[in-house]
Amino acid sequence: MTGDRVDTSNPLVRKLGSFIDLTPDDRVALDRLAADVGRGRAATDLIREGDRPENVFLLIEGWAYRYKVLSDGSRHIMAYLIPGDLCDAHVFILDRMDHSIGLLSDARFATIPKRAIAEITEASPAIARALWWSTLVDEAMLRHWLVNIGRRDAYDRIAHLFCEMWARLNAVGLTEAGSFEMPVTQEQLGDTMGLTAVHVNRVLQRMRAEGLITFKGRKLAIHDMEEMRRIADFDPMYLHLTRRRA
Amino acid sequence: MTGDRVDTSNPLVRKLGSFIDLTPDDRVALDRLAADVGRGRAATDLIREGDRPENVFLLIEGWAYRYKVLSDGSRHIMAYLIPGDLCDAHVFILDRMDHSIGLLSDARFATIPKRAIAEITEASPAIARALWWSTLVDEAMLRHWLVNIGRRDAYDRIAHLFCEMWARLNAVGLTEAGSFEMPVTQEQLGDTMGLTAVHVNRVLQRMRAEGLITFKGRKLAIHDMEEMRRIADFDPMYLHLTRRRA
DNA sequence: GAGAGGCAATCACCTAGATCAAGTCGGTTG
DNA sequence: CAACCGACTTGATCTAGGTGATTGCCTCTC
Repeated sequence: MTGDRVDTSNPLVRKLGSFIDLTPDDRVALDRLAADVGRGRAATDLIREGDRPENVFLLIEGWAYRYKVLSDGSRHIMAYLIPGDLCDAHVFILDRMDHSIGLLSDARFATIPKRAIAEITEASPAIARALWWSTLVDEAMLRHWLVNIGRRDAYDRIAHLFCEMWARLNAVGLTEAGSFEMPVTQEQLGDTMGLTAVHVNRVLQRMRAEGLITFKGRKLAIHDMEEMRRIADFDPMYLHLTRRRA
Repeated sequence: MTGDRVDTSNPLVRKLGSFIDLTPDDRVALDRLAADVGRGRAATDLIREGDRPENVFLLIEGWAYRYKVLSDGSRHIMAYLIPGDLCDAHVFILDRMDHSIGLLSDARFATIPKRAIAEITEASPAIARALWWSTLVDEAMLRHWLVNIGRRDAYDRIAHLFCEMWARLNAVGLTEAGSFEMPVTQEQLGDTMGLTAVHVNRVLQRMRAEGLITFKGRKLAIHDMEEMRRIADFDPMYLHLTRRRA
């Protein structure tokens, strides 16, 4: 209900197209790949730890998150997935999922059979490469999250997440003037950053008091992006959001 | 000087062969790929942040580590690389390195030009897929590191690293009865786990006192692997060290 | 419109791990 | 052999962030 997309219809085409030049054939193939669209409701799981999934999910609308529940019951969130993201390429190497993917909002997603990926990959080296590169970007993101949790204090850590989410959402047209929907509770934020909800709350209060942000009703507004970037020591290069060679 | 390798000569063949069946042609191509072998000395950098590398390095002997220095001068280690590991596949997507790779010991490595990878990938979908999968394994490892730092206390965290390193080294034949060379200082261990060297020392003391380990002169012995695994909540599945289908 | 449940906001108190400051030990170097 | 250096130890003290508990929304739902 957000109006027709002006760009290339299929978010997978947009994403892979940011790595390589896609031939018309490639585009057609990718369109076919992402044809089977399903829906899911907020607070449900798309895939659960232990599953042996036969499909890869491509998020088209809404937010999802990748998380793991440890044996002591604590939970850690390892990634946020937004429109255009492939949910679980590792289906190929893992027999069983070693983590779960849940929905943070109502969502629409394409269901892509494992086999279809294997086939398209066989047929088009360009697409194979683009998929590989997309995994490399995910890896770079994880490296940055690791450093973020390992070395920054709570305040800077949260600032970094905010910068990253802004940059990623901005790249897919889901921001407006420094603000965006962020359907994440303070508890989930804590589970993402290795903090408690209580402490996340303290940090957010401080950011508010300093006029840095407004965060209300799932909507985050960053009032001083420059300052936020400085705090987080944020350089979006690793996200590879722009085409290297036009 | 460790005697002749009985197995498939080339560690890249062994590694990729753990994902897919390689044809004789593939093997030949991979052998050619890894032909140009260089040496580096401990405590030097193989690649430095900001470089625009034209090559991918394949570690053949020795340990390396992937690290990033933050703007405040603190350092974080994001991965340890051991024989058979590809050092920086992300060369393809990043213009400039966003982190460095240093050597922890004297090392031997093959230098593989970026172009050669592009070509082999074009020619063999199987190799392309294996390279992709190998990246997926690296990603899984990073996810586990993230959870490790995010949710476990210092003791369990270090236990987890020890379990992982044992499993990885064991897979390439570099362990003997629960012990292995681990050329890492306590300070580096701290920079890996988001801890200070002082606290790492205290944890190691405790592990020693409990008879769990011996760690002296760069050599780590784990005396009770069962217990260590339990503490770390360690399941090696994510490392994908064994062939799924023979 | 009365519960009920989820989320945010605070408060009082506590602890894992940081920080700072001395050492010690072992190997290397002139 | 002296003196030096890097890595390891240990102790005393401090603090960022955790714990636990309470209150007060707001928004569903029946």
